[in-house]
Amino acid sequence: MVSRAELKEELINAGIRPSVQRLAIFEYVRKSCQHPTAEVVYEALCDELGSLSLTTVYNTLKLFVDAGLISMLTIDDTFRCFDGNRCDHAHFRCNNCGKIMDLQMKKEFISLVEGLDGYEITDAQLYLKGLCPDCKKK
Amino acid sequence: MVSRAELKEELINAGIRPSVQRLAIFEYVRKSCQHPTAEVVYEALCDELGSLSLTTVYNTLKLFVDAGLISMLTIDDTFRCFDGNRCDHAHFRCNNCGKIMDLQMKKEFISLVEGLDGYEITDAQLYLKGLCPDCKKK
DNA sequence: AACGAAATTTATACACATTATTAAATTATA
DNA sequence: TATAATTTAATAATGTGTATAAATTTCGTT
Repeated sequence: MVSRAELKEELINAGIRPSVQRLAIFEYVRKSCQHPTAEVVYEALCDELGSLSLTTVYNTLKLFVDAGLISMLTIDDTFRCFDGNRCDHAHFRCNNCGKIMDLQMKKEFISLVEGLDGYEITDAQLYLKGLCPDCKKK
Repeated sequence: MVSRAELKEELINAGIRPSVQRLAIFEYVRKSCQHPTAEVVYEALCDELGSLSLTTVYNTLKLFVDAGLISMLTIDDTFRCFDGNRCDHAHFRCNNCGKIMDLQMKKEFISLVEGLDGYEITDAQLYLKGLCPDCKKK
């Protein structure tokens, strides 16, 4: 598990001042395995921080995404959620229960895309949808 | 190029009654290479159809997506767009100019995802982002 | 420690894509 | 032609995310 000090270091290295709010939000997203939305982050940290604005959460998450520290998922078309898992992986969303899950993925997949000469790729997301094992059984 | 009669046939085969509006919307999305939004479809067909409601466009596109006739893209987090191209391909969105482009892709990519036993996959989208060749030059 | 500039956070209001609702129009069927 | 079912349309509502501007905090400098 990553320590708060290491997370702080990581923000500084990215040129981001580690305010109390930013560090708390960064820690929450990095340690969550649930792909939280801004709203979820807000609800989770409101008490801990005493006061917190939803605007701050939105702004901070955007800041982290732009800095490449976390990634934004648009696999569900009705909201954005965020992912602090730095390993390459694909995402699956169940059309029945709505759960979003991580899937391991071999690195070479991007070499299967053709015609990328001249492009600069900064983000790649593979989204799969269908039925998860639990929902398929029923 | 696909004929209107063939498109009509395709709707009927999918159990969808081919109303004037539906056929026009289906034809437009299938023949477009531009990944139109609901708004764009609406603007394009308003004149041709005399009258058309934006609600109808939204409902109809959803109907087509649910029937598997077209696909919905969420590569841009601020709007949905639609894709009538039935071949497997990836999408790229330029962070600078916003353009969304098709990229050819080899079929085997889904075999690079691990741990899919028990899942039923109905949709797969690969989204790449970065700079397109034109914007990279500048 | 105190000051002041710059960065950050907050509250409020706003924008806008999509959906809900419900009534009107069209189409199928008897 | 009458009736029922489906489809379309107009309007209002929802809700996620953003813009704005004021308040607070941070941090280097004296």
